[in-house]
Amino acid sequence: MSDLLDRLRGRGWRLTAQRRVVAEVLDGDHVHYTADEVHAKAAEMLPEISRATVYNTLGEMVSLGEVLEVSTDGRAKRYDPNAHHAHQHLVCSRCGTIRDVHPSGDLLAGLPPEERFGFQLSAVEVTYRGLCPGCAAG
Amino acid sequence: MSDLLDRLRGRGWRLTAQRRVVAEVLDGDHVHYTADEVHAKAAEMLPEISRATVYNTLGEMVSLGEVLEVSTDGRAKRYDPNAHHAHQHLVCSRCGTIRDVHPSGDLLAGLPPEERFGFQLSAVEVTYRGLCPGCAAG
DNA sequence: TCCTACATTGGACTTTGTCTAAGTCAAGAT
DNA sequence: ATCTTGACTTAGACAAAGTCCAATGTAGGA
Repeated sequence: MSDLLDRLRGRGWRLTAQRRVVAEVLDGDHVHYTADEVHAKAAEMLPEISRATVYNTLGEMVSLGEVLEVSTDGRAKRYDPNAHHAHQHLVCSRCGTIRDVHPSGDLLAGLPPEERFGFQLSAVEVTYRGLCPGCAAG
Repeated sequence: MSDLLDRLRGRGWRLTAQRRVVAEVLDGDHVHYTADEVHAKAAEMLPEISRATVYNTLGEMVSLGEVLEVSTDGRAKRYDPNAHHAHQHLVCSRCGTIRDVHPSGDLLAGLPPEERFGFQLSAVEVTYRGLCPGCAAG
């Protein structure tokens, strides 16, 4: 049973078959599916699930902070269930593979005060780009 | 006269009225317009310019490395003419204002070897998020 | 078991971006 | 100066990603 589902249940979420399958799809490490991919995988388990429900459910999970929204390619957003360990992303420039990574040091501290334009910083997102071993070899 | 236009001319680009107005729109600092915003501003100067031409021209400028594509909100891509000074972006979480910023240190070096999964790193994109002075006060 | 507020559905709609066939034009050649 | 031609532009159809809505279904408390 997925951690994600346990956490959602703990928040008093109404548990439906649809939400259950979406939560089950979004389980594991280095998982970064688009909404359509989530819908396709969910539909294997529950064929009648609608796209709107997948979008609704993903949006609620994001609002609750249980899932992260990632957009590394300027196209479809991807959904990352690994919301409880701060991490960044490493993306292959050729094939698009995404890995979760953990940079060292305090990323916010890298922005000097005179470069903050008076903003109150609260978060930082980093996307590393390069060729994965498979694409570099090919 | 825009720097951007000078650089494009230097590359043997065929110079048309449409390309001229797109280049003029994309001039200045902290400029991050969407394609539709570029089209609207270009159409003030050249009313008959088409959306397709704006998309084509922006795409070519990006391919030539004269303009950067930025997607900080998962919605429309934005176009940044400041392609000749490496920089990152600072985005207001409420109003979406974007500023160009220059972090200190080597950003690529922040990713330890054991977190690189065998990738050959080539670039890193950083988005700092927080509240701008206006939104923090409101 | 019954109620009802909340969840789901399908389809229409919006936004953002791409593609194509036909017409137009910048710039080198004459 | 004008001609020629391949590159550029255009309008509109199309596609992908996401939102919205009214009607229907249902989880979970009374």
